[in-house]
Amino acid sequence: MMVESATETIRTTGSNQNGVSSLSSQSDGGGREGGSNGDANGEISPVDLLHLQQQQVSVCACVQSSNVKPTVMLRSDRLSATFFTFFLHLLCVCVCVCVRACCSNPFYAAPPLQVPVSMAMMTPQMITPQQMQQILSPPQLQALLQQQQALMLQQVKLRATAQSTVPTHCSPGACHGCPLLTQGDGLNAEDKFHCFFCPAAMCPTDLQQLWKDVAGVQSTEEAMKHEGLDLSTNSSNSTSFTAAKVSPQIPPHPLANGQHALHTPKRDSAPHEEHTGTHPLYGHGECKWPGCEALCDDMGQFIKHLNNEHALDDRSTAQCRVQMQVVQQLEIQLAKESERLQAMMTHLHMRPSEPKPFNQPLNLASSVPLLKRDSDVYPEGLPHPPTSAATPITPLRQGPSVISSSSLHSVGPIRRRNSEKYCTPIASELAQNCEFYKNADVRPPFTYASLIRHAILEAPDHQLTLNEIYNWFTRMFAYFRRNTATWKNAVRHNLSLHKCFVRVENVKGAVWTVDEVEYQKRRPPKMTGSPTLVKNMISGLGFGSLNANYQAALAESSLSLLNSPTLVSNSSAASLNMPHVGHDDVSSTVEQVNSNGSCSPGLSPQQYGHQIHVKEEPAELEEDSRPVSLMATITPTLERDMEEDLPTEELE
DNA sequence: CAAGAGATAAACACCC
DNA sequence: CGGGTGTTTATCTCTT
Repeated sequence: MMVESATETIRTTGSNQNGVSSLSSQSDGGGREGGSNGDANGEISPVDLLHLQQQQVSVCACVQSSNVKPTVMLRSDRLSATFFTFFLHLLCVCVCVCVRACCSNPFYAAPPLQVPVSMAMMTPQMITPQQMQQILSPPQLQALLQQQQALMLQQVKLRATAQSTVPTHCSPGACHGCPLLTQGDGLNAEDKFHCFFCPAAMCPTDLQQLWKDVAGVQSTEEAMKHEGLDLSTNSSNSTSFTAAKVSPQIPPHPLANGQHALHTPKRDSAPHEEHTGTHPLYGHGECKWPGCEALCDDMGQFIKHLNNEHALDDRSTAQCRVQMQVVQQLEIQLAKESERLQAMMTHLHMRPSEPKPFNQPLNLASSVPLLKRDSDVYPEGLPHPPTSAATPITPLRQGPSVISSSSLHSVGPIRRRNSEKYCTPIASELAQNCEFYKNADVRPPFTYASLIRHAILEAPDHQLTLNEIYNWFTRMFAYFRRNTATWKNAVRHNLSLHKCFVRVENVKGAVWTVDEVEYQKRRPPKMTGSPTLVKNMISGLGFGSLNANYQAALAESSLSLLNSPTLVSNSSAASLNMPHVGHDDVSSTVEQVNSNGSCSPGLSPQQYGHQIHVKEEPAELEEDSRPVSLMATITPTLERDMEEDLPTEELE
C-alpha cells in the first residue's frame, strides 16, 4: 500500500517533467565541451566510477525497486545510473548502523537473525530514496563513491591474486570468504566461481565474468543490466536453495530468512506470483535468471523455460551459489560501510546504537513533504510524524537514531533557521560538488537567478548570450539536461524579470550581464537554496522523488560541517567566520577565487556595452543558499552556539 | 492572514 | 512559417 502510494506519487509528480525530457538532449550537445565525462587519459572518470559502482551494487537494485517508478529503475542512461548508485550507497550506509555490531568479522556478514532490523531497513517499504537522500551531503556522497572506488580497485587487485591462488583462498571443503557455500566441493569450476566472489576478490567485473562463465551468457552486459534489476530477486527465489528463499512479505522479524539480509522481498505480488502471472524471475517478457535472457511470451512459456533450462543441475546450482555470494558480498560491504558510519557518528557524538522503539518513525521521509508544507512545527529534536498522505513512504524502522530525528529534521523549522544564517555560497557549492551536479540528475539547490548570475560571472568577460547560459546550465548540471522547455523558460523569465540581469547589445548580438549592485540588493535567503526550488525539487522532477529528495538533501546538508575539510575551510568557514563577507552572495567571495577575482560587488554592467535596458526590479538581496550544517541540525545545542557565534550573519 | 519571493506555465511580440 | 529570444502576466507554493 505504501509502496503503491510512493510509486504513484513519483508518477504523478514526474509525469509532466518526463513529458518534455526528450528535449533535453537538444541543447546538450553544444554545452558539453567542458563536460566531466572525459576519461580519455585513462583515468576513471566520475561517470565511470558511477557506472562501476552501479554494477557493483546493482545486484541489490530490487531493494528499492518497489519504491521507484519502474521507468526510473529501467532507465539506462548515465544519470539514472548515477543517481541510482548514489542511493544504493546511501542505503548501505544507513543500514549498516544496525548491522555493524554484528559484523566484526569482515568475512562474515551479519545474519538477519542477529540484526532483524537490518532486514527491515532493507525492505523497500522501510527505507526510501527520499530518506536516503536526506542523509548525506554531496561531498559525503562523493567521498563514499571514492571510497567505493578504492574498494573496488582493491578488489580487482585481490581478485587477480585470488585467481592465481585459488587454493589458498579456499580450502577444499569451504571457502573462507564464502561461509554460505556448502561443503564438500572441491576446487572445481564451481569453486572457482564462488571463490571469485569471496569478499576479498569480488568486483562487478567478476560478477559479469562469472555469469558469463557459469551460464554461458552471450551478452554479459545485458545480463548485468538485468541483474541490476533483479538479481536479488533471483537470489530470493532460487528454487534450489530454500535457505535463500525469502518470504515476500517481510515479517516483523524476518529471522527465518536465513542468511541474506539483503534478500529483499518483492512486492506484495510476490506471494501470488505463480498465480497472478508474475514471477520474480520473469519480467518484461524475459527470463531473469542470471545470465539468461530467454524471451518468454507469457508466464506459461516462462515456467516451461524455467523448468527446462534452469532445472536443478550443476549449472543452476553454481549460479545459485554465485547469487548467494553476490548477496553476501553486499552484506559484507554493508558491514564495512556500517563501521565507517559508526566511526563517523562516533566522531560526531551521535548515538547510532541508541535503541529506539521499533516503529519509531524516521523522519527521513517526512522531511520531504515538509518541504512542501511544513507548517507543522514540531518540538525541536523530535521527528515529524510521517503523514500518510504527504509521505508515501513507510517509516524506516529503527533506523539510525542519528538519522531518525533531529538530523533529518533539518528540513523543518531548524533548517529554515539555519539556512537564514548559513547560506551556501553557490560558487563554493558548485566548486565542491561540480562533478556531482554534472553527473547526478540532481537539481541544484539554487535559484535560477543565482545560477544565471554564476554562469555569467564565470564567463571570461562576464557576459553570456542566452544560448551560452543554456549551455552552461546543461554543462554544469545533469538536471538541466532534461526538462529544457521548463527551465529555459524560467531562465528567460528570470533574465527579464530581475533587474540584476542586464541585456547588452554587442556586435555578436545580445548578451546578458550581471549588475552586481542590483544583485547584492536582493533579499537575504529565506532558506537553503530556494524554498520553491527545493519544493519543486520534490514535486516537479520527472525523475521522481529520488532526485527531488536528493536535492532536498543537498539543500539541507550541503556544505555542512560534515563536508570535506576543504569545504569547511573554504566556504563554510568563510561564511561562519567572516561575517563581513556579507550577507550577500557568499559566492562572491568564492568567485574571487573562481572567477579571477571578478566578482567584486561593484561590477558595473555598463562596461559591457551600450544600449542597456534598465529593468525595474524590487531590490533584492542575495538569495544564494546557505547550507544547513548537518551538525547543527543534528545537535540543536551546536546550532545555537553557532548562531550565537555568528551574529553578524544576520543581515536584516 | 498578507506580503514577498521563486518557480512554472503560458501568451505574446519581435526577429531571423 | 517555425524557432529562438525577450517580455509580461497569472498562478501556485512556501516563507516570513
